[in-house]
Amino acid sequence: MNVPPSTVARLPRYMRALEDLAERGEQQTSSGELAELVGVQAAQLRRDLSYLGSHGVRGVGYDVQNLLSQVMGALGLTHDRAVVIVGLGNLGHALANYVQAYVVDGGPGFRVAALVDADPAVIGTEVAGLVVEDAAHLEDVVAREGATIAVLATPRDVAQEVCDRLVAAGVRGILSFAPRALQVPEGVDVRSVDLASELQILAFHDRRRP
Amino acid sequence: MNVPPSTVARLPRYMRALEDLAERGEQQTSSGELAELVGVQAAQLRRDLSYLGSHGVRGVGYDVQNLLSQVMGALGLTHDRAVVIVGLGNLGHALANYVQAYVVDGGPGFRVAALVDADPAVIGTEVAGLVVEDAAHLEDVVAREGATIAVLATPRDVAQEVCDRLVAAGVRGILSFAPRALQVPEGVDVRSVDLASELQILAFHDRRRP
DNA sequence: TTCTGTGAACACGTTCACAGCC
DNA sequence: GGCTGTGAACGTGTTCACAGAA
Repeated sequence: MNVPPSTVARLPRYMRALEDLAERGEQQTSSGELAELVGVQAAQLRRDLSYLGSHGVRGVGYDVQNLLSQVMGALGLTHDRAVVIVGLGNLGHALANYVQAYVVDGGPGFRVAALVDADPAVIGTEVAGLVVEDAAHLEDVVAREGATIAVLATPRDVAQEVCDRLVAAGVRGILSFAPRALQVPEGVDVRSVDLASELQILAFHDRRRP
Repeated sequence: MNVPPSTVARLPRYMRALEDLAERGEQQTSSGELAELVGVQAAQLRRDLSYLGSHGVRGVGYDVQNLLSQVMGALGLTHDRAVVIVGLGNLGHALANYVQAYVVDGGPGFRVAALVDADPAVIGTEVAGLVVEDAAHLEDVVAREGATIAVLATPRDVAQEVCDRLVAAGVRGILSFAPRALQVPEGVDVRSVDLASELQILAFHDRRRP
């Protein structure tokens, strides 16, 4: 069951749409309806789902709950993963609260296991219900919690170093907000969110304007 | 000069690497060096740059300052665009500060023109050096500032409505943090950052783990 | 019939490999 | 010789269009 990356990237959107349908009490749906909700072509949605196996009924459609289970299973949301958030400046602080409120409490799959920062003024303070720990003990924290996923919200100049330490400690997936290309070994997955880049891409499309 | 979307998405990274080189006093670079810094293949970088026109010298490489100008020009960073930030909850507040500190002050192209929220407790407060305005006047604010780009950090359930109003008021590019597919007319560009999705994608790659 | 699942066609993006120019 | 710019090959992703199951 090999799922192409571009399909994987769409699975969370399908999941969200299915959750919405389930909440509305819908029991059955179709590739057309679901595709419309998500904003993709129906054929693409069917192709994507086919990588997870065949779970629809021809002439009828898909069972919402069953398909939701399939998608969540494919994403590996069957048990909670420990997430460590490193860097609790302005952005990291907000991210910690956001992840706690909208990701952890919004469904299964994740648990904010620990918060880590290097600033003595921040260490020991409470954020999102957790006490911020010292970055000097980063490896211990990752090992203690068995964390495999990290959110990186440190300043740009220490991002690579922190990244290296996270990987060495056993982290396999990093969501980085530092505007910098991170080098990681084979098998480690980095997803990068760069606000300046996003705005610049928007500027490109708007560039004909005065 | 038609630039493919995937190339556009990489231009900000090239720009950042070129800025780093310029800061280090490097005057000349090569596709190999630049590609290594950015984390892409040298051939891809040369192909990408070729869409902007030929600005390198065969056998020598690229002039850092000149190439930087070309890339910035292509991205439309020749003048400042007004950005409106809508929604100043936890995340929006941090984004406003971040954009002000790391995007606006980090280079040309953008100006945080206004902050808008619907919560009476937030309206009138000062964030990132600006006073938060009433969302009831959203259209007036966009028109007054001539804003073409917006950052959307509202709750999920009002995101589409706010999006519609932004577009009607003249916004052409939206950076959304709301976990929802936004419907926009032709010619309007939406880029979506969804933290839950990003973590779920990381979970997928880590799904073989216990 | 209706709607899925999928082979086949197509479009897009990336990489190779080398001609062309310094 | 060295490095760019780019045709051509390749690989990936998307869409078409229809056979097949309920």
